[in-house]
Amino acid sequence: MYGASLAVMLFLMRWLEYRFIIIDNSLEIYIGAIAIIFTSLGVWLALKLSSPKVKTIHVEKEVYVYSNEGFVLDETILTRLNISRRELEVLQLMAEGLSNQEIAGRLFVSLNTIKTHSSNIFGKLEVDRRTQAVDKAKKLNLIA
Amino acid sequence: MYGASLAVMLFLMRWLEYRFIIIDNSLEIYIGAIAIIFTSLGVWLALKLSSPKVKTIHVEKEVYVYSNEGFVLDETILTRLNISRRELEVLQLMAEGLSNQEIAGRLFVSLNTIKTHSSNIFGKLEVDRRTQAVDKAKKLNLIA
DNA sequence: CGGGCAGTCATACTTTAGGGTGATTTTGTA
DNA sequence: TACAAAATCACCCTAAAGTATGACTGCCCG
Repeated sequence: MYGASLAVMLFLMRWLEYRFIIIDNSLEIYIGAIAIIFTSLGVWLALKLSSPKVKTIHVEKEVYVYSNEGFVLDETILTRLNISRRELEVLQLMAEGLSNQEIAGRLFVSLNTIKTHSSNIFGKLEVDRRTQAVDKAKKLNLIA
Repeated sequence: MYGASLAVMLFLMRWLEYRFIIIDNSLEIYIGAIAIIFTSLGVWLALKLSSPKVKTIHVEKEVYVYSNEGFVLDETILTRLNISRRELEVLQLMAEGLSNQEIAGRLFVSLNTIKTHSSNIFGKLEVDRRTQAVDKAKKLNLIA
């Protein structure tokens, strides 16, 4: 393709040169033609050979993680807040909506024990109610 | 800028023409120079004036959304369970751990009103406690 | 081996939540 | 406009939750 174009170009130049010899004083026309042709060549070359700008668009595909999937306990915060294993258990059951009585039954301990645990949990999480505790614990990655 | 370039170009051409007259048989050199200059001009013009080629590459990037981000309310379930807007509001505040008294203050209504709403919510969600309501509402995509 | 911690339990008390019932007012819509 | 749903509020009562305090028991660790 390029070779053919160059051949045509050379032929044109020869032809123009010939015209220049025949018709005197047409040097300006000849130069003008050359200028136009090579300007065109330049434009064509530039458009053809210039490397395209690569624009990379990152399309964010949202992957919904439904809390429990891929959940990992943040042991760091657990130790920092000084929350014990038992307290975490109570917290988990709390998050499931169980009452203190139900939690007591589930863990085979008395209601009072769960109440004590609850109070300790609220103190450590710096909250006042179980609903706040659950909310905060989820945000801190303590429970799923 | 363009004007100055053209002036320089014309001057060069004149000079080359003069050289052509002095040194005989240098027409080829003259033509060659013209060709090179105008090819360059063409390239320059093309690069300068053409709209930049943009090759767009779409890359899908998985973004993990942790439940609340990118949350969309499931209106279907909302209507199916016949839960009103106001009840949803109460539910949302409940999920933040607010007490009925605090919710009442936030919504500028009485405590009794919130109690009524709460009861209705529990009935519609088929639960007995606020903690369960929050848990279920989150699973049903009613709240973030 | 004794102190500290986690876990357990209790009692007493206050606060909040929840159930039931009834009633009034807004509001959207046929 | 008239009707139904939604929203509002009240009262009474019970259940659950939360606070405070004290006590007992294993268990680990310096």
